[in-house]
Amino acid sequence: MNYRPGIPRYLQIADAIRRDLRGEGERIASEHSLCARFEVSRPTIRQALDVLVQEGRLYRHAGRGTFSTAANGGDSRLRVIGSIDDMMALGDETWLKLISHETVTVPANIAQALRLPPGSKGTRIVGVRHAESGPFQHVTVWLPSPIALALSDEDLSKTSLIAAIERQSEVRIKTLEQVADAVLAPRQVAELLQVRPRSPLLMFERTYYATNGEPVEHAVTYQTGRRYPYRVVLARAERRS
Amino acid sequence: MNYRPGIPRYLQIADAIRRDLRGEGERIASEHSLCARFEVSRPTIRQALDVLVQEGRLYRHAGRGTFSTAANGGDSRLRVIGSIDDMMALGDETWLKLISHETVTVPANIAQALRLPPGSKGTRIVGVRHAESGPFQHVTVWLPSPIALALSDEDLSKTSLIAAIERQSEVRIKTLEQVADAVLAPRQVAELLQVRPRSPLLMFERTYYATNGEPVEHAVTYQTGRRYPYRVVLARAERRS
DNA sequence: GGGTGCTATCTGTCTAGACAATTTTCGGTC
DNA sequence: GACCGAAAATTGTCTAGACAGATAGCACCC
Repeated sequence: MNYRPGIPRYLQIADAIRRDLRGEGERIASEHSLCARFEVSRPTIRQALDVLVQEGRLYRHAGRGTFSTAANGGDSRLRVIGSIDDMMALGDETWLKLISHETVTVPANIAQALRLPPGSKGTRIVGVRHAESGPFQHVTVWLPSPIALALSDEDLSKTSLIAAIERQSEVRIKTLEQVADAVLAPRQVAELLQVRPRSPLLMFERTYYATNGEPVEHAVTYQTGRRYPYRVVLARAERRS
Repeated sequence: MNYRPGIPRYLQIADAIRRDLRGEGERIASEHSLCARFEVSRPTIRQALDVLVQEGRLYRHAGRGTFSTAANGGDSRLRVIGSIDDMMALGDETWLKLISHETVTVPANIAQALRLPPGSKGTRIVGVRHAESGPFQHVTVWLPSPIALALSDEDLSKTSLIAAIERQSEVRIKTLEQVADAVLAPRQVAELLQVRPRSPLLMFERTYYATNGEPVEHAVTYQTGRRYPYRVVLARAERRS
């Protein structure tokens, strides 16, 4: 092992081990043998393993060994972790293919969610979100007109919509309310997502609220669970003893 | 400092420091002086501080010192309002009708999620959760044997399983990892949920983890989105400077 | 054959330092 | 007074072990 100067050894070791991770649940070499292989002391090896345990790629079991987790399977970048920012970070690895973008009269149930008077005009954006592996999400977004005015088509395809709204206006998103359901793919949606018609899809209805409590965006998405696993990690509010 | 035996010193030190944390941005004592105060070596102090940095309560600045953050409750990386507890609160208005409860060999994929050696025995509980409006969730729970031993059938039907585990043992649930998908109802599940076979159902695979990071429970649920809407509210974590 | 206890292996915790890198402080120089 | 450099303080990285606790495998005894 040739260590590059200027970079801590434990990070270089962590990188090397991360690269070698293969299947899930497999036992990796013991700390003692890693010491020999990388020619460092055990605390340094442990520091390197700590990095990977922290990333969720490894877990340890006293007396048994250290094992790899499932998080190594190629798609680990494509996972959603339960905070709004992580959902927004989707925009980094995916892009939206715009299908339509127009001003229309908002249907009653959407108007209610956005707290608009019945019969109001609003902006409806329809698109398909793609990842490397292909299209995985059909999304219909409804925006009140004031919000929509600040946005360009470029904003929509290149970044996440929420990020664009925050960049172009003073509005800051604070909470997100989401209702989930399972539905059979409508014909047109199935076509765009390249799945068979009437195959089961996850459907999410999300409403985003600003700091002041005003609804900012309402979105209905259809997505496949297989192609892009919808994964959430929730942490419990901590109670102090 | 009197150390209680059986509990690692670095955790006891972390607890002591956490208790003393006051305002935000304040500099805490240097590692060297903490060594003197707690009568341990510096690596041990650093291990204790690592815990608090990991929790988001402290941050370090080489050459300047270690400072407290604003996070007075919870892990600021993943903040989700009420999700786990909301899910647990299901137990208040619903009840589980037990279908089976037996000790079996754990299938490979479940063993992996629970980090059990392949071929281990575990407890499988199958049931249907009912609300006033009827059955809405088919659940298959897998528990490692040590956890399962502490539970009675009464615990299972009257309350939420998580609440029962926390009441009957020292284990405390900290995080929940959930993967969602949409599937067509298997025949037997459809019967129990009183829906047509092959109608679309939400499927969740959840793994619950204890405070120490060990998996405690793995559950696979099928549920209808209509009869009992699956609703989540996410709040954004404050960003640290 | 089946349990029982020993032993080897492995991770968990901890010691007592060393040197490096970064930042602040302070004194000296111009 | 302004600037610069040295020194001090602080965290970052790393060594070379020690002992404890947990687990699995194996030989042994009944």
